Amino acid sequence: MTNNLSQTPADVFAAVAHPKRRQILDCLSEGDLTVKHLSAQFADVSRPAISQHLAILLDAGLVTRHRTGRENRYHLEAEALQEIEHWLQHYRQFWNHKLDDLGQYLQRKHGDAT
Amino acid sequence: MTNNLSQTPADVFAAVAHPKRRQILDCLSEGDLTVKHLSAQFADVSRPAISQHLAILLDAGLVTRHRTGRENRYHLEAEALQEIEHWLQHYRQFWNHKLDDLGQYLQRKHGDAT
DNA sequence: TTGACAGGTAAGTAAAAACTTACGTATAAT
DNA sequence: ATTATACGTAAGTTTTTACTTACCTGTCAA
Repeated sequence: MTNNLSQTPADVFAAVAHPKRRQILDCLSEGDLTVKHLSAQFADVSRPAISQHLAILLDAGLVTRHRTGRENRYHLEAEALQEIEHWLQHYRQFWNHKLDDLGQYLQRKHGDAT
Repeated sequence: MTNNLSQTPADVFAAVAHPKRRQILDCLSEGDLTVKHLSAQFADVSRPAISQHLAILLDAGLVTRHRTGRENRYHLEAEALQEIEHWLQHYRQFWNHKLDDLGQYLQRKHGDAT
């Protein structure tokens, strides 16, 4: 069940929920890395665990992998994060409103003019 | 353990990972709601389950609750989502770059001028 | 070829999540 | 007062997640 051939990508939100997977993405944002290199970053977890996290990120479309010889380089596919971006879009208005309110409040407080 | 008095808020990413909790947030984005009203939206899950989801959202700072009489109205605190917003910030450059590249490509392709 | 790497994956385990039902407590309505 | 409503929470169960070790295959290097 680690292999997702279905057209519907696994949940990006769930993929990103785990702190270690976010760390992996952070690492990959500085360049492609092999599993070896990645798991070297995480002393507290075994290599297979990293492989499994990568499989989840793969299913979510957040990374791709490219075999070169006996190595497997993982590459960040940041566009997949746009699903989250779009979801957030709906909520942005709320904190923007609050900022507006604050702005107005401050303007009213210290003498305004104009 | 459903009550988080610690200063560090529970993980917003984890809170938002569950589809049902995202649905709850969606509902609340249209106005404050009681547990009753909320759980009416989700026929497939019991009211206590909703209560528990709300507790998680509460711990993550994504909602607040206000008791009025015997009702408990839950209110969206969208600002908490800015943690995700900020995290995304680092990744936005990647898809922006790609868009730039595409732009340049298209410009080079169809005669350019200017 | 033989051996050392790189890394996926299976099988099993432990811990965490997501539910359920049952119950308790505070308010409101009769 | 008594009953009904709104809701949190405890306890127990099932499902899912995260991890481990063990193993297998493909590649490079001697």
